[in-house]
Amino acid sequence: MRKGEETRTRILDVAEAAVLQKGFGGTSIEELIAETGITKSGFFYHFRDKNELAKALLNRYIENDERIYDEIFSRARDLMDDPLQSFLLGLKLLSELLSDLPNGHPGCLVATICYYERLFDREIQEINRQAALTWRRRFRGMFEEIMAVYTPREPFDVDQLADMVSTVIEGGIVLSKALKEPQSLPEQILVFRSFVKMLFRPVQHA
Amino acid sequence: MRKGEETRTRILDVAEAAVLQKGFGGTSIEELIAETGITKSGFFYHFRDKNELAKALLNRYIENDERIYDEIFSRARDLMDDPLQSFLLGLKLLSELLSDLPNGHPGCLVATICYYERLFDREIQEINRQAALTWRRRFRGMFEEIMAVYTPREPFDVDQLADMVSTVIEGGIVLSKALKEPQSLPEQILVFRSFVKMLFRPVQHA
DNA sequence: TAAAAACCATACCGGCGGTACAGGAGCGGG
DNA sequence: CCCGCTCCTGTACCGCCGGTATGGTTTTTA
Repeated sequence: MRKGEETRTRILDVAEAAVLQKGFGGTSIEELIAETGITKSGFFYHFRDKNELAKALLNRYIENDERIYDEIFSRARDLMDDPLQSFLLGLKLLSELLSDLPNGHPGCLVATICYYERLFDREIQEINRQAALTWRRRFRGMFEEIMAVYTPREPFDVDQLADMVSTVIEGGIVLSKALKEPQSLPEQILVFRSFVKMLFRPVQHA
Repeated sequence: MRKGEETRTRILDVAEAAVLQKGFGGTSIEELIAETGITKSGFFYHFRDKNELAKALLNRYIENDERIYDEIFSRARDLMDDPLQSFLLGLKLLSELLSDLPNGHPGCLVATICYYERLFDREIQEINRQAALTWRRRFRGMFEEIMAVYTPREPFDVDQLADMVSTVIEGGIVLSKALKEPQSLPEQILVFRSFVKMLFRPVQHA
């Protein structure tokens, strides 16, 4: 019962890389089993069909994504007491982490699914939606903490501000992929960071 | 030779909608010819293969995209003399235009291609890259005009600032698709607009 | 009016997603 | 020791799809 999990993980590893490079439609099951060194029957033992592969892939991706955010922003929280400084540091750490990926960010599965909606069932689309909502909640929490201490220069809707983080990341991924400039994504995050800094930096004189 | 163009356009129309909903891999040629009311031979008369369909689709999409940007920002330029006010108005107009799409933005073909790179030849990827570079040039031009008049509160790299426009649009599209909230995209553009306003609003006293 | 453009009809190929079914290796528990 | 469960392998098959080939027909235009 351990061996099975291992094979399953191997399939998911291979599939994730392939899907991010070629999309779901462009990734053949035969190609996955060839690279995994498994047979077709073996594959279908683990996943009933491509839809279930996508579901497992997406769930795993989101889980890992959350873990990374947890780590980065809790580390930033430990280093900085002030919620604004902590958030700004978190963005910096995120930018650095993305900057260190040699080939750039491999792509976001949530975005991939967005451009394939009709191919998958509602369950997958709902998982995708929940992932985006979780991002929103996460960053809204941070902005609320900040706003308990700082007053923004202009009034902002907190949800929209929170969504801006996801927007910049998703957009940055697309842009660096299109431009073939891996540095664009971390740069865009830093630009956003400057905006946030500007928004809460006290004009207050003394 | 006019009839040919018409049929070609009809194929592209059908294909564009299908590709944005299901991706390239998920869109079958047989499905396109069924909806267009053409035969397979007829299709392959117009496009040698799927790669050429993609190329035509992408070129047409980019062309149309540029046209819309031209219209919006030249209109804004006519209404406002000041480059900052003109740019801010342009973003507002863009947001309103996107807000009026009943089903939300159908998706960006450039982004779709990004998540399929390995499926297409280098030519298509280069077209995609040039499109993103054109966006950069367009918005950099606007920011340069603004900076000739206004001094930003913080120093910014003009290219990165220009890229931020594309980032917000691409990211906003992904987010509204994931959330199934069409309003997110126009909202995010307005959030970015506020940031730009904040960046150049004169702290200058008289 | 004749060529060129814009198709239609048919047949075929190989790859791929998916199904069905038969069986086997390893392993843990009664 | 063998039963049953997990975790596969092997083989055969189906239908859809991308793509090729070939030959013919209509429509348009020079």
